[in-house]
Amino acid sequence: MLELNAIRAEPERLIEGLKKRNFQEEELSIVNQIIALDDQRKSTQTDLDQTLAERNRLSKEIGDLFKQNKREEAESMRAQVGELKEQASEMEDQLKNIQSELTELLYTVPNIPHPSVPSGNTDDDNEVFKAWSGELPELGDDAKPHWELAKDYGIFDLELGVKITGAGFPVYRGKGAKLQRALISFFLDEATEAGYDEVIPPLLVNENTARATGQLPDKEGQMYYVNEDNLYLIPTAEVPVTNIYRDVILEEDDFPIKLTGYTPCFRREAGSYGAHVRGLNRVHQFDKVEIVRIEHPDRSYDSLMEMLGHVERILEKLELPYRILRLCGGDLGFTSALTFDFEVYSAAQKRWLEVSSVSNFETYQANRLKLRYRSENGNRLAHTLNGSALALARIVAALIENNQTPEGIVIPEKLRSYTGFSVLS
RNA sequence: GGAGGAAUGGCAGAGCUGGUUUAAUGCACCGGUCUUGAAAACCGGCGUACCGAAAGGUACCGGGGGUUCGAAUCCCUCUUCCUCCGCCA
Repeated sequence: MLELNAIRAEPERLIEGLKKRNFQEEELSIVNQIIALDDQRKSTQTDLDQTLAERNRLSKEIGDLFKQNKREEAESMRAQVGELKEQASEMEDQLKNIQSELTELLYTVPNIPHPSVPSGNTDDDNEVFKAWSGELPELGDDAKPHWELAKDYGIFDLELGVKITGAGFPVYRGKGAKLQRALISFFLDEATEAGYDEVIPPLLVNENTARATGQLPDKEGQMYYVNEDNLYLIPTAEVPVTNIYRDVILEEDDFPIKLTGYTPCFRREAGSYGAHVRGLNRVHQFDKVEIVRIEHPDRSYDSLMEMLGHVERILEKLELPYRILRLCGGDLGFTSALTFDFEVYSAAQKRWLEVSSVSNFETYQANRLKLRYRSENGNRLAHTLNGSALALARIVAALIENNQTPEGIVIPEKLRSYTGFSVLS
């Protein structure tokens, strides 16, 4: 969530940001509501502190009187303190109410978009930041979409997944499973070479963790929930990995912190069915290698560009046509200030598939995480960033469609040492 | 799953028969003196959040609640860790 002090310092900046996210005029009053409520918080806090200070002072006196055996004087002061106590507990309740109301309001405020974020409502309004400069592969009319190829070559089986679990849980088999494992290793090695430390995090997280990175309360319905233990299945490694740094105060020379992690990701994707989600285009469980960075605020946007370069290199090694989009205000994630999406061209489906999303959250997550660093001007919030590098399922979809030949699916050069075969047949 | 013990500031570790503790002491860390330099020694500093221009105040001793004029200290509850037993890769 946004910092109160930042909202107070530049309310116009927040209002401009909300407009870019297509907030209606009447919804903008939330900014003034927050500031007014915070004023209330401050004055209540001050009153309470003064009352408690008085109570502490009197209590100390009573203690002294008891020691001097002046019982009667002590007794009369007791009554006084009793009154203060009542006042204090009233103020405490009031403060609690104000605070929870304030937090609730703050939870409804999204991050302020970066100045470069274009305005717009839908993904049609996203800006093409980097277009594909080469030619798009033409496969001809007998080209098969990946779900048909999967059947021909036994790469994955969605019907089998239905039997075991339900729709959207693919079972990868044989060389398909091997390809999956090869891609994971390849992505992890790329990240490690680029200086990211590998972690294997838990796949289930508690409420505090999900709240700190912003999945709760915003995306509650997106996560699978284990009721008996009050745990959530992770929708991305971002959640457990970023939370490694919850409640941490860093030194300035700890930056940059670079982490990578492979995890399966679980997403309910409730209500999304139809032709455009066929095959691996949208599934409930998929594998992903994530990169996470924690940065000094002055350097976070340089970091973001570096992460873009990292993803580009991987896609180039995989020989996949890709383009980069800068998300518009309407498409931008709730917690993000600036997001670039990577799309690869899936030549049989003749459409672009999103395979990576690279974002700078600035201090939005750090505020909930209480992730700070010591600076000369006191402790300040760090910036958090993350990106997929990469999400597997759709990469596999594009890879097998684009590389289909009558002899089988040709594995890109750079991947062959990982798969152990050059043609999937 | 059963029984017992524990949880204190970056770490170690007192306090736990309630009132000079707004948490001793040591180590680590930062600044200074000394030194050609370093070490040692000595001096000083050294948690987080909120309110306040500042002085200062308030809260926090695993989380929540309670008793009391007053709680790190007493009571209840939850969580986590350790030891033993059981079960099981």
